[in-house]
Amino acid sequence: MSAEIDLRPEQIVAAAVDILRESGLDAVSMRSVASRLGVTPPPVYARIGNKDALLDAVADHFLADLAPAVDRDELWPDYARRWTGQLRQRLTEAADSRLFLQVKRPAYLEASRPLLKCMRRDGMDRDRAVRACRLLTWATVGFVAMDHPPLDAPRRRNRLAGSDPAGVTAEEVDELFSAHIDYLIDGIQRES
Amino acid sequence: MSAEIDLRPEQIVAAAVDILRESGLDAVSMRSVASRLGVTPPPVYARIGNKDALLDAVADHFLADLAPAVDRDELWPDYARRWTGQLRQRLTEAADSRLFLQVKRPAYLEASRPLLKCMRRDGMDRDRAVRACRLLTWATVGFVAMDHPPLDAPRRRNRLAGSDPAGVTAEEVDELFSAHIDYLIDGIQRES
DNA sequence: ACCTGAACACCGTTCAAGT
DNA sequence: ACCTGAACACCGTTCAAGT
Repeated sequence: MSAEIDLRPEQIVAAAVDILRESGLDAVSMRSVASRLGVTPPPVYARIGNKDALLDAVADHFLADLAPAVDRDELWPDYARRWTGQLRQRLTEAADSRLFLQVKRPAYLEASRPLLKCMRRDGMDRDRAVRACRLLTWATVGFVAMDHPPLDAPRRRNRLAGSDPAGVTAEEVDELFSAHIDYLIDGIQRES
Repeated sequence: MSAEIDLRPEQIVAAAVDILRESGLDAVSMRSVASRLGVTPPPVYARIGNKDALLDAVADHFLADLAPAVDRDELWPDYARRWTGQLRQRLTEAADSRLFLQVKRPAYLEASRPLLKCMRRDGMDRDRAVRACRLLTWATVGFVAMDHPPLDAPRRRNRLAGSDPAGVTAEEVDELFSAHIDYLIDGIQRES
């Protein structure tokens, strides 16, 4: 009689995501994930490899199917605003910058492909489009990293919901992000 | 006979910085720092508090005396380019984004005061200047965080010196940073 | 073949015991 | 008063042992 358990990699990632949502990234350990699945660590290692690989998979989970569809008569600047907004939302959901700074660059590259295609369609040459995507992606990830420092779960301070100790309100942050992206788009357009 | 040891907080921070430079942020532990100072952990706790406080102090170390002097007839856009360049250099020295994303915002606010003053001197109104500083600071920190992900020391991959696996060379990164900052400066100027 | 239990070498942090 | 040694509750990871 085999004691084998139906333990697919997606279930492991899902368990990690659940723990992340409930208790923060610091609560995600090989042991806590295994335990949530009713298993000891070795079976998890057999499926996922190690903790880095698990966190990569969790990050990929948040970036999956990120890009919205391009509207037929939508120019790239408008699409870029929607795309970066979407990326920002996904990263914000992950709620811990350590997770998505550690994600390998190829994942962002993959996610930015529709944006690149939209720029090419509007006549931007390949090098410029690649550079523009890089600029917008880095700016968005960097911005969210700054906006959601990794001091949430472990060192919970006086972070009252809605009021920020540093004196920056959520509206100001939204406005800052929009302005940031608009300035970049303006600059990219002006160079073409 | 007292076994008391001359152990000042600055020495503790210096030891942590040394370990960070030599072996990366993951090698900085309360135990490794204590051990380098020839001491057990409790005396370190007595001086510094805990690990978060130690890392805050290490981050402050890298941001200390950051702002270059403002030249007499230098307009704020030029100074902003120098200031963000300096900030980028300091953050790059720290070499691990986890360190400076975790630094409390007041440290950046302090560092940006000369930039704010320079903008005010050039006639920008207070709200605009505060917003512009925030934009430039966040963009710089975010950019460096993206450029130096925390996968250096622990998970050392095939990161050949000079050649980047993601296909972005150091020159391209420099150019990307300059362009990013220039676009922001242009945008800020255009709104005034 | 695949899981469990236990181990190894680490953490951050605290505390009784020594001097 | 202040340091040491040891402990507690965790890590990531591996491996012999069981079934």
